[in-house]
This record gives sequence, C-alpha cells and structure tokens, in this order.
Amino acid sequence: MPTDKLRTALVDDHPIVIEGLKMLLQNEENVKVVGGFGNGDTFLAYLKQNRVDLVLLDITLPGINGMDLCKMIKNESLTTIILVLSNHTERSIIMQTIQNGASGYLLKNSSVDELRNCISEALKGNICFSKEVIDIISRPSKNQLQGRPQLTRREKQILALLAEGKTSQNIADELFLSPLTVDTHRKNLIQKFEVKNVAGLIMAATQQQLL
Amino acid sequence: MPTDKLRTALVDDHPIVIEGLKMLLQNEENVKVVGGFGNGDTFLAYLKQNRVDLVLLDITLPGINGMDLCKMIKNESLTTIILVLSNHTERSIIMQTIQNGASGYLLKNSSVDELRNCISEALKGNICFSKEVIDIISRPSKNQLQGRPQLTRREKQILALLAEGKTSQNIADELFLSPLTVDTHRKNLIQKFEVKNVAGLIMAATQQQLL
DNA sequence: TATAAAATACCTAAAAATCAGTAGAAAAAA
DNA sequence: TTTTTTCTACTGATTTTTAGGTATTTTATA
Repeated sequence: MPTDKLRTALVDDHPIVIEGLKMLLQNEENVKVVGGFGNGDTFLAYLKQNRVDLVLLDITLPGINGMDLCKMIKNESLTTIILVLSNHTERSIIMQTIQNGASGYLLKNSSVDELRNCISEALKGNICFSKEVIDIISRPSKNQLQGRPQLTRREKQILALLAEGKTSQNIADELFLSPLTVDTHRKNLIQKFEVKNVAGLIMAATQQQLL
Repeated sequence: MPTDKLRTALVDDHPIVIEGLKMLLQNEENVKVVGGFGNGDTFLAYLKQNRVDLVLLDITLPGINGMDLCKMIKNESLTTIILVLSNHTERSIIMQTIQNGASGYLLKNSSVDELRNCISEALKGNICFSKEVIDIISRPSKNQLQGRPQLTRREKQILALLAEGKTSQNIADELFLSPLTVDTHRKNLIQKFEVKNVAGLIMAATQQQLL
C-alpha cells in the first residue's frame, strides 16, 4: 500500500460531474484528485507524462468511448486502476469494460459509500460493482429470455462449421454426408432461428451464446 | 442474516473433491454441508424438496453442465447463492456463469481463505472472484490480441447490416447505393478479416466484439 | 412395440454471393 | 496542396445459397 495519497484522475464530459466528484473526494484522506478531463485524448496525453493511480471514467465521451479508453489506459499504464462510473445499464457494456481492464463499474447514482468501498476493493486487486450493477449482471438478458431454439446434435455441429465459413460442400466432405443433407440442416437452422440467411443465423446464435 | 448455519450443497463429479470440501467446510462455524451431488439432475431434484442457501458448483459435470445448471438453480430457487469452483480458465466460461446467476468464480487451487472470503462477499450480495480469476478476466483475450482489422465507417455500417441478415440489394436500398458498391465493401470486409464468406465474417467480428 | 423425432437425401428454379479484376470521384491526411 | 485513403461503381464468370417442397431410414422415447 502506498503511503502517498492516490493520484486520481476524473474523465467525464460533464464539468458538473467532474466538480461534484472533486467535492466528494476532497474529504477522502487517501485520495488526491490530480485532474479532470473532458475526453479520452487529453487524459491519455496526461497519463503519458504523469503517474495516475486511479481513474474514474465515464462511458459516454466525445471521441474515444470509455470502453476503448480502458484498454488504452491499461496499455499505457498497467498499474492505473480504472473504475467506471456511468449511467449505462446494458450488461454488454458493463462486461466489456471489465474485459478491457476496468476494476469496477458503478452507476452514477451510487452512494459515496459504494464508491469508497469500490475504490478500496479495487486497490486490493478485486473487481467491484455497485448493487444495481450486480442486479443487471445477474438478471437474465433479453436475448436469453426470448425462447432459444432447441437444436439437435447434428444441427449444432453444422452450425459450428457454418460459423467457420465452410460451405455446404465443405461440411458434407467433412461429415461424410451429401451436400443436400447439409443444405437441409442449414435450412432448418435458418427456420428455427427465424432469420433470413446464414449471416443472421451466426449473429443470432452468438447472441444466444450457442457458438 | 440467518442465525442458522448456511445450508450448503456441493456439486462435483469427483467424490474426492466433495469429500475434501466437506472436510474443509467442517471447521466453518456458519456452514453446514447438507449434501454432495455428482451431477446436476440429482441436485436439482434435492433442491425442489429442500432449502439450500449456498451451492459450490463445478463446471464439468456429466449431463447438464455447470453453466446451464446455474440458470436452472436460480430458476428453482432465486435465493440460493451459487459459487463456481472449477478448473476452467477460459474467460467466456467465467463470464457466462456470472451472467447465469453465479455470485462468484474460484479456481480449484484457491486457498481456503479465498473461498471463505468469497462466501462472505456473496452473502452480502457481491460478486467475488479468486485472484487468478481476476487476472484472467482482466487479461486481454486471444481474440482481442490478434491484430484486429481496421474498418472504415462505411465498412462498419455495412458489417452491421450484413449481421442483420440483409442482402446486398437490401443494404443498397437502405443506404442509397448501388448493390455493386455494397458488394465491393462486402468483399473488402471478407478480405480484411481473412475469412471466406459472410458467415465467417460475422463470427470473426463478434469474437472481436465489433458487433 | 408403436410413435415421434432426427437424420438422411433428393428436385427445381431463382436469388444471392464470391472471385478477380479495374477505375474515377470524394474526402481526409500529410 | 499533394498524397493517400475511402467511397463509389462497374464487368463477367462461377459458385453457393435460399425457397419451395417430398420422402425414406434411423434413432429415441413413451
């Protein structure tokens, strides 16, 4: 644990949010706000020249978005801890920020306590979410709710091969089937997923995590 | 917080693991192991008849796999807290267990301390990972590492429409372009992603989270 | 063992996609 | 203001997919 205060940066395109966070963090004894930035580029430029221990990040930003920014920050400075503070409630966004290196995700209406708690958890190397975010993550997604088609073994197999970009002929050769049979399975898949072609099929299947 | 001990179930197809966990948890004052199960079906049957507060789950199971089992458990008993204890180190698997309702994911070589800590975090409603798992989550995935193609604005736009299952003609109509132009973009996309057709394209693009 | 579900295979014809190029205009970057 | 990139559009030939179906054989399941 560093004896110094945490050199903390705020990245948000709303000056009011920046000011508000500054006020809130003022009282934290182990935090020192070293800057507020309205977009990713100016922050990255700062990061190249200065040490930053902690950054509170918004997702919606002019130019580079917060998700991509996470990756770039980690690329520049692996030790900088990222907490995302956003209003986005889509699970995919939350997941991706974490995959891109963030140590936590809070909604902007989180309490100061939650923020404080997440900072301390993140410092310990943990990943931390605010309560509402945990609800979002745990709640089944729309894609999963909408009845997913029941696939047979063969269909799953052929679906996987289609996803690899193989033609009916390729697949037929591989599975020792007639290409016409493969066509039939392909047709049934397209029907089951209620899509128009293989492109839509692959898309629907990945969304339902069948690939 | 319940004054009773946590009614805890273990689901793993290795009897040795079950026994080991029983031994470890024996000393925990707030935990009472109510059963060990070798597969998902027998556990679900038990869950229908008995209250279970906590379940430690393996991913690799005969029959229903652990990821799907998470959903079924939550479906049956929303209050049952699920911790996954597995050897799988693929990020997609970790992510999906969480999306399916698990409150934490630990590798089997985790320390008892970590397990104890995760249990208490999970009880508080938090999501908790063991150290190695956090590393896996934060580490950029293979898919993301391998040079992702640089797409132009038009290409991204057409890629998205292709993913919806639209034909070149559809897209051309929508964007007021010649279908031949759309064909060119499509061709360039296929080249950039080094795939053979649109199916492979959609697959590659989703893997690199471009869709 | 009936019965249902899955897997196999075929037909015809139209629609769409892919390959392998070229090339001018517009926009963005140096 | 060059230079480069992106966007646009085309030719022509070939391959593949898609949309209607039908129909027999296996394999599970009741």
